[in-house]
Amino acid sequence: MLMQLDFASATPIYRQICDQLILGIADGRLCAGEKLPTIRALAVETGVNVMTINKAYQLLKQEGYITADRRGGTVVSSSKGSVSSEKLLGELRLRAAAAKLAGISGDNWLELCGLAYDGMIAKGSKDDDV
Amino acid sequence: MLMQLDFASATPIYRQICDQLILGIADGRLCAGEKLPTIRALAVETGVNVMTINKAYQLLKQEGYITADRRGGTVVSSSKGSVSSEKLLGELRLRAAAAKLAGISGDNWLELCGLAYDGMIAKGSKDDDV
Amino acid sequence: MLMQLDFASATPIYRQICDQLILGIADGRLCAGEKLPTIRALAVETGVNVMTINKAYQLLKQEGYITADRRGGTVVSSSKGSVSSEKLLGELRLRAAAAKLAGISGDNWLELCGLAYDGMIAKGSKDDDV
Amino acid sequence: MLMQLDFASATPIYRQICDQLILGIADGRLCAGEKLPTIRALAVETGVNVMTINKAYQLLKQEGYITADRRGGTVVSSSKGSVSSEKLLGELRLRAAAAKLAGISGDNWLELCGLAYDGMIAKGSKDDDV
DNA sequence: GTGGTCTAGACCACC
DNA sequence: GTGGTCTAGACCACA
Repeated sequence: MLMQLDFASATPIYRQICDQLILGIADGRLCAGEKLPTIRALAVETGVNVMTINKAYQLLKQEGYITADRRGGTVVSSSKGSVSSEKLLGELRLRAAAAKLAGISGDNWLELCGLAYDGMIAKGSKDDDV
Repeated sequence: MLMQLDFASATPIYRQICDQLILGIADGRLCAGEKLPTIRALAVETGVNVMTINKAYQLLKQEGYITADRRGGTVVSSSKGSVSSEKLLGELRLRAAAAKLAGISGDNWLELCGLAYDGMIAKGSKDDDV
Repeated sequence: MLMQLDFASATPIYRQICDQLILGIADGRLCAGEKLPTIRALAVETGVNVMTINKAYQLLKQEGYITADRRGGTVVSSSKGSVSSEKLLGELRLRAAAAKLAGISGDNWLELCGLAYDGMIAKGSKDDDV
Repeated sequence: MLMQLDFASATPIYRQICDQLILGIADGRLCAGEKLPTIRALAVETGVNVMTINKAYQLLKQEGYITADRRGGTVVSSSKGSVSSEKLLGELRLRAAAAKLAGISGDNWLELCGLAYDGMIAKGSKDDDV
């Protein structure tokens, strides 16, 4: 699984790494129980400092997406994530407001939302690089 | 319109102000052409530094949500916002992934999205008392 | 409030800082809403790297003991901590077992426990350095 | 006696093994003179590296909880443990502080402490059936 | 001036 | 070899 990082972006690198991994898990490229690259390996692969990768892993662990196995390595957690519907709704409200003010209709909005969710299922079902 | 700021939040204050105003415009509490409070007034009301309010207004102007009135005030813009569908989709994808991993089904996801959008429509329809 | 750190200890420095601050809050030397020293100030005062202090503060924030105020500084949180009775009980069981095997009777054990809890009240009531 | 290990826990595996064995001795599941499983057997049973089990046994020996039997095995020691009241008090103070900040009253605290100790006494008193 | 982020390089505990 | 911890020094976003 390759990682696309934008070093010029305003969102911090560790956050980008988290996001990419969460997306990877959600769309099936990373399966529960699968071993993640070691922080050092990912560090050299991405050209990012070890500490930064470490912070990303730490955050993912804390949010329940991955689990550190003391016998070595880090694996994709099999338990569910911990995002609350309320937090999600709050974030969606902001995007919905921006969408509405940009002239996007309710139907178009829902279409976008469906695409965002289903896009992963589609990817997960084509097992070209799994 | 009162402003609810969370000084302990991870999102910067100026961003919170932007978000609240955008939400206010989207759900009809603020109408096109309506005059916004002066920077100083808002600063006093919220207990926030003038520079911070200024930055928020600057950002909103830049994004096209508000415009400087020639008489010195600031008013809600009547033109459309400028969010691209691509950027929106990218942000939605992250939330959709988190939702999916939290065990939220596709239907529940769309329900949430609809709620986020329609909450405003509903409010927007009762703009007769403004 | 002075900080006593043992650089030779097995428990990491950031954890020692957390512990000392929690003790300080619990026994009243630090009051809710009181401003904590900046991470840099504490860093020079203790001779510890900024990142280490930062990690300690981060952990305390996460556990709900302190709150970062975006307007500058970090303050003692007024809300309650988040330790569960279960976790506490698990930790106590280990100590109770060790105590029992060291020949400490049930009465002596409870005496120790009471001392550990009430010692803070006693300190809090003598306002020599508050 | 089965061993419950949490490979995702922050406490190292060898420490978990120590703790479980100490608990087992304190609450009477393991009696003085009883033979412990061999390092290799325990390693197979728990799926843990032999070196790790070895380290745990080494530590327990050093703390006086178990002793090497001259015939090559390892047995539960009949002598007392070596925890000092001071060390214990220091550890209890931290937990008491956390408990207090979590809103646990002094009475509840002592109740918890009693529960942690008595849970073993109850079990320990039925050592007549060994 | 405050905390947030990142780097390069190092040592150690654990397995 | 793996993650955990620490350091010294730097830049930036925020207020």
